Amino acid sequence: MEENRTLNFIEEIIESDLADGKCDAIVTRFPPEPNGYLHIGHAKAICINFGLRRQYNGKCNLRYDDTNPSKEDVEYVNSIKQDIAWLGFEWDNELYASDYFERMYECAEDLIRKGLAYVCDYDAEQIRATRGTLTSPGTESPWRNRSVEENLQLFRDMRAGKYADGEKVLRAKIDMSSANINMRDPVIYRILRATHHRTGDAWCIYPMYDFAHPLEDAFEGVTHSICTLEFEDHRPLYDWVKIHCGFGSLPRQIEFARLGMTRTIMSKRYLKKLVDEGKVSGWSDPRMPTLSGMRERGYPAEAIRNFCQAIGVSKANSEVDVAMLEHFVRDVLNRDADRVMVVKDPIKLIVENVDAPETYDVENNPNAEVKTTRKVTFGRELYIDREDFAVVPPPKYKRLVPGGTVRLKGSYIVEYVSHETDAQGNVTQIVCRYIPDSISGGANAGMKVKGVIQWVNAADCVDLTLHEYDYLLLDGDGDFNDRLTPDSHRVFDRAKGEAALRACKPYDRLQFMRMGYYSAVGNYGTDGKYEFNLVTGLKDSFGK
RNA sequence: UGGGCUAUCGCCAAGCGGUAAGGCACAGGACUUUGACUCCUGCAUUCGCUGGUUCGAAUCCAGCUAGCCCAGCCA
Repeated sequence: MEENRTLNFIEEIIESDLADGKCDAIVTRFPPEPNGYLHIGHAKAICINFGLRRQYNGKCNLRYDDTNPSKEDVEYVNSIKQDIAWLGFEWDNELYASDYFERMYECAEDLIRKGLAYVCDYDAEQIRATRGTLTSPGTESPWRNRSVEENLQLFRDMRAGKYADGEKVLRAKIDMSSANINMRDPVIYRILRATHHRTGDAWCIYPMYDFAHPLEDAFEGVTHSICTLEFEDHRPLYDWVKIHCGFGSLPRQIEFARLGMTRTIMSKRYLKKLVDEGKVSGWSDPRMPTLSGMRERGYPAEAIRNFCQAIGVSKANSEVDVAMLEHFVRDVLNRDADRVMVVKDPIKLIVENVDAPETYDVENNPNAEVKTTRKVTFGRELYIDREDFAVVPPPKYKRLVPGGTVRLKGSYIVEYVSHETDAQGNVTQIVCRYIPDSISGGANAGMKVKGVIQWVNAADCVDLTLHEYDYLLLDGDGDFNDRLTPDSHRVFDRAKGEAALRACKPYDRLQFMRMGYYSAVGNYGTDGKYEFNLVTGLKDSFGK
């Protein structure tokens, strides 16, 4: 697993901190706000943080950054937990920012006592108006120099609910003329009457991210707080809070470029809109780029982990080709998925010299570490796919033709005898003879044949329905393509499959040979309902 | 026009002064009881641009250029 590779820039920082004795062991954290489901972009952050934990024998906490009750919900915390576990990672502690509300409040009072924070009576408009612009400094609030005693009283009154939402805020007293807008006396507490999914109505003031996050990290002993690039400008504020609240050089914030992927919607806001407007069945719709959606589609967690490993970590904004993700999905499916023969558009093939059906074992997956087999019956009446027989073969055709021979995959070689057509000229039935002893290991097994085709035994095949879900994709103009609507799921023709499918359980993945990888959906019993979702676009890789 | 960050093959990405790893994609070929897989082979005389330092620069310096982020009582 861990081959020789150079360290990425985060690992370099960590190793240097370890070497300098800044910490004995590392502690990281994955801090999602529970306001939506995790998507493939989050997988990158998860793999980095939990990967580091494993690599350096450290710790990694799962911490919900639940400081804004108006957007959060327990549904999301549950899905987040489930998705991380599914991805194959375990956290050392499951924590909530809301667990620290009291401690954070104390830190805020402490800042007030140090003359580093003040209650400001400006409303949101006034704060914006006096913040200045990107190129001009802001102006100081008239409330900036209230006494410590007055600030303390006011802040306690804010907590006690004496003021209406938005009437007052607590601001850090830093520098209204800083070139970094985040340092222009940022708001660190606001009054917000909303029921919190964990603390209920215990609080009516909530800390802002910039104040809460460094404290959460510090309280937990996080050493390396890894986040995305857009927080680079916040690092001075992160450090300001950390230092003035009495913490040392760690936690240290490190930023990396978030994952962008071609033709894939990564905006939580947009995904939520699709869910809310009913464009998809939910956050776990198989077309969604969420982790639960991918799970539903049959993407193996291992493939997502391998993908995250392969894309690396850097600070350069980039957009990874979605083909790379699909490669890693195929990579594990090729290793793990059992092979099954499927006939999409059946034509009857009569093997005229068969006297009695013959049943034998065939191998499920040539790539499996542990070989398994299934029973297949070769009878007098079979089905083959219409595509696998051509009266007038195109160039380089490798299947059955009049006068030709072909190998029936895993079974005998057959030679063409005759075929019938209907009034329109469509082939309705083919007659052939099998070559005795041409099955694997037999005396005639070495015969040169045109090619190998799939088949199923007419007497014991089953029907199945195949859904081809398109991954939620954007077209070249950035608009959704029309394959987005729920009823655009393509249902293949009723197909003939093998009895082996009967053993299939939900989420089992199979490779329907020459079609692609499919994932079982629903529950299977004796009701004869067999449904599969296409896992990737691999179908196309099977050539003409 | 302020501040922060980034620029190496179509897409990711190594490289940290000694003469451009790897993966994806793509193109040939071999193999094949899946036209899959696998396996070979090819794919940046060049590192955003221009100068400079050096015996030697993608790597150091200077100046440009381009892109991304920041003016929520969101995270």
